Amino acid sequence: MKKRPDTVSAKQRLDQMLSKLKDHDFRITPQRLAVLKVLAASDGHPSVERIYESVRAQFPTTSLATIYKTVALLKQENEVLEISFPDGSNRYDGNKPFPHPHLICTRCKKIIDPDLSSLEDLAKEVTKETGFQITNHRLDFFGLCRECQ
Amino acid sequence: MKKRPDTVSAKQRLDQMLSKLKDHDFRITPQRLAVLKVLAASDGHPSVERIYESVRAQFPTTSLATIYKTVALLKQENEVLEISFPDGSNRYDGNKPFPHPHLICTRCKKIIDPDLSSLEDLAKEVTKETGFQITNHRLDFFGLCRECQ
DNA sequence: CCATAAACGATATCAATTATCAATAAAGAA
DNA sequence: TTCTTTATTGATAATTGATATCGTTTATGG
Repeated sequence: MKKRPDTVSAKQRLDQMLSKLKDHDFRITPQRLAVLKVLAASDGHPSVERIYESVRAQFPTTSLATIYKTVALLKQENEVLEISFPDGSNRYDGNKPFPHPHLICTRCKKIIDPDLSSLEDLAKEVTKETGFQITNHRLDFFGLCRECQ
Repeated sequence: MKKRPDTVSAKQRLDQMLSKLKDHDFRITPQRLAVLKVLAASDGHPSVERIYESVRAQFPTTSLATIYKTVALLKQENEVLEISFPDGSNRYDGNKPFPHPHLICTRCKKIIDPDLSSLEDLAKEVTKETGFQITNHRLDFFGLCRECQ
């Protein structure tokens, strides 16, 4: 079984995203490029609002709608993972745009990615038990990080 | 290790909810009772809209706001589990108001509760690895049920 | 049956997201 | 390089699920 590397460099991720968009005949605009850079570089699971601020630092006339549209495009192209919460605060992961577990501190809102060896086994267990054909999953743990305890 | 029974009868659940509300000095109104009954009885993870329809069948003047308020109260009292989705369609589980995995058919929107023996191990693995103090979790599998494949 | 405060119902408000559309600009062709 | 086409942008309106407001109603204990 070949293992996909969990993380690549920001530069590599940016190139991956650019290739995907170019291959699918989407135009590379300065605003889009700025959004891609934020998502490729950041490991902090930024919100749309957070991306908006970063992009505006470089292109002050950028509209919030453009951020939403670009994120939606990346989501559609499977180049970003959307992590949504009940309180309506969506966060995005452009580094690892595939399902993976999250560990969320309910106090400082930090989100980290733990390594969980036994997760694949769970999916298999479910398939065997129910006959479902599983294509996707989401696993979040909530609690207090070491610093906030 | 004592195991909490996963499911109880609708009657039992209704009584549990009623006791909790009475003990905490909340009033039992006909509208609230109707909402409790829907949540205690249904195993289909109903939406607010769905609860609204059921309650209105019996009390046609009931307001949607009342459903929201009652559900929020039950959530606060840990008597209902909220399952929220990116598209804004929240669903509720009054039978098992504690974290448990869900298996969601992306086509017919059915939600079922699989038995997963190895889930507790995962939480322990995370705690050991990261030092997080885990209080809560959410695990959803998405895919196609046997009928929809 | 009364008094009181909780809960109700109708509706206004809110916040996040999506839709609209005229103006702009990316990208390939000439 | 300039031209042409059409996707994309930016400003803003519309939408939607949920929450807040507030006068009226009613559950509950005395």
